[in-house]
Amino acid sequence: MAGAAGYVELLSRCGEARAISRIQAALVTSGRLRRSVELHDALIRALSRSARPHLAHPLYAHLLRAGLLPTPHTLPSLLKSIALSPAATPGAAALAVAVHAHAVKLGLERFLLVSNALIRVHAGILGRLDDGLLLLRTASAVDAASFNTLITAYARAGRAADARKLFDEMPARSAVSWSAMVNGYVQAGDGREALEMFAQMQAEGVCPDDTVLVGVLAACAQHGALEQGKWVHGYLKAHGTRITVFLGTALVDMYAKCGEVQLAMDVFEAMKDKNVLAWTTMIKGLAIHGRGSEALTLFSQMESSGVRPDDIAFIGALCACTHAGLVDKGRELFDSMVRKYGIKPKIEHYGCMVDLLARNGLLGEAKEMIQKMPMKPDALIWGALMAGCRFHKNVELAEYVVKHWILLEPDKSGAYVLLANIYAASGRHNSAREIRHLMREKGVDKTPGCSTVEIRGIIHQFIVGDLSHPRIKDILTKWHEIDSRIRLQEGYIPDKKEVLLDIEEEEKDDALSRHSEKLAIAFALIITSDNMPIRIVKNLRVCHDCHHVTKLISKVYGREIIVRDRTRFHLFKDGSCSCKDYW
DNA sequence: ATGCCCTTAC
Repeated sequence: MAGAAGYVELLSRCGEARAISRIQAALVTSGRLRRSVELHDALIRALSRSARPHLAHPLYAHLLRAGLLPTPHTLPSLLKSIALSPAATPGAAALAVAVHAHAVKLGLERFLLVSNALIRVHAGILGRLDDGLLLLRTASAVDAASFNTLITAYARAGRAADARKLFDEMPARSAVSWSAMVNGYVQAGDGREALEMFAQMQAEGVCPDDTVLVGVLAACAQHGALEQGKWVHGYLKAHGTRITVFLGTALVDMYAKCGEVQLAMDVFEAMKDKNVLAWTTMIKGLAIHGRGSEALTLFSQMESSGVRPDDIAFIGALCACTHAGLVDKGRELFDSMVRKYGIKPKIEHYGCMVDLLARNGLLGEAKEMIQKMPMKPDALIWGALMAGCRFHKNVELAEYVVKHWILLEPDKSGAYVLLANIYAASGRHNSAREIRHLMREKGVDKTPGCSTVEIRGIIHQFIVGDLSHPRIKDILTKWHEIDSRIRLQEGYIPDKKEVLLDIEEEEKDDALSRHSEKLAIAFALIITSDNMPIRIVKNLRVCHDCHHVTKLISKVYGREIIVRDRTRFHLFKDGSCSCKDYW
C-alpha cells in the first residue's frame, strides 16, 4: 500500500471521477482519510477538475467531522468544485455560504487563491454580484480570471455598464477579457457597442480568439451587419481556422439573420459536426425567410441523421410553420413532440401554437388553447393572440385579451398600442383616442420605430420622426421625389388607417413618411447609386403602408430592398415581397 | 476565465 504522499501524487494525475471515487473508498476503508488534511485536499482538488465536481462537496463535511482544519489549499479547490457544479446541485449554494463564513473565521478570505475562488462563487452560483465585487475590491491581490468572471456575471445579469466599469479598471486585459465584454454587450442586446468594443480590441493589437469572434458574429447577426460578418468569415478563412461547431453555428446564424440564407446554407452544409443547435439555427434561418417547408424538410433530416430534437428545436420548427402558414403541420409537430420524444410542451411552445393559430385566423381555437394549457398565460401569449386580433380585425376578442394582458404588464405600452391600432383600423377613432389619453395618464410610451441601414460598412440609424440627421434636408427632398414617382407611376395612396395621431390629413401623410424605414430607404437611395441591394434592419414590425411603399420603390427604382423586421425577412423585388404579404 | 439555437407586441 502506497503512503499518503503516493496517494496525493496519484490523485493529482487522476482526472476520472469514478477512479477518484474508488481511491476515496479505499482511503475511507483503511481509515487513512480521517487522519489527513492533505488527502482531503488532494481528493477535493482531483474531483473539482473532474467531470463530476459536485462529488467533492461531502468531503468538506467529512473533514470537519474528523476534527481537521481546512488549509488555504482546501478552500479554493472546494469553492472551484462548487462553482463548477451543475446548477441544480442540492445544497451547493448553502455550502458556498458556509465555506465563505468559515474562510472569514479562519482569516483566509483575503488569500489570493481563496478570494479569487470566493469571487467566482459569488458571481456564479450565488448570484451575489455586488458581494463578489466587494471581495474583489478588498482582496489583497486579484487575478485576471476573477475580473473576467465578474465581468461576465454582470453582463449576463444585463448590467453591461457595471461590467464595463470593471473592464476599464482591469490592470491587464487579455483576449478573454475583451471576449467577456463583447459577449456581454451581445447578451445585453447591444450589438452596436459589441462591434465598437471589437474595433477597439483590434486597435490595441489584441489577437482575437474563437470566442470573441463568435461574439462578434452574434453582434453582426443582431445588427444585420452583413459586411462586418463577412469580414469575420474572411478572417477565419485567411487564418485557416477550423470551423468549430460554435463558429459554424454563429456563421450560419449571422448569414441567415443578415438575409443571406444561401450563404448560411453553404456554411451549414460544410459543417462536419452538426449538433442540435446547428440544425436549429439553420431551421430557424429558413423559417424567417418564409421557407417553411424547406425548414421542415431539414427538421426531418435532422431526425434521420440521429440528432435528437430538443425543446428549442421544436420552437424553431413551429416557428417555420407560423411563417409559412402551415397550421396542420404545426399541430402534428406539437403532438409528436410529446408522443415521439416525451418533451413536455413549455409555455414557449404554447406561444408558438397560439401565434400559428391566431395568425391564420383560427382565433377561437387559439383562445381555447390558452384556456386549456396547464400554465398561466404570460404577456407573450396574450401578445400573440392580440397580433392575430389585429391581423383579422377582431375588436371584441382584442378587448378581452387586453384586459388580461394589462394586468401582467401594467407599465408597458404594447397592449395599449395594439388595441389603439385595432380601433383605428376598424374606424373607431374615438376609442383609439381614449386609449391614447389613458396611455398619457399612465405615462407609458410607445417604443419608437428605429431602422438601420449598413452602407459600405457603416451603420446609419434612423428613428421615427427624428429630423436631426445631418442630411435630413436631402432625405426629405428625396422622399418627396419618391412619393411623387410612386403616386404617378403606381397610383400610390398613403394608407392612413393605422395612424393614430389627432392631426390633420396632410400631417398624417408627413407622420407616415417619417417612419424610420422610409427615412432609411430614402437615405440609401441618395448615397448609393449602383444597383446594390438596400438592407434595412428594423426594431419593430413593418406597417402596412411601409410594406406597400417598399414594394413600389423596388419596382420603380429597380432595386432589391431587404428588410429585416423584428421577427422575419422581407425581400422586395419588382414590386412584390417574398413574404407574399403574409406577416 | 470567455463563446452557438429559443414564442408576442411596441
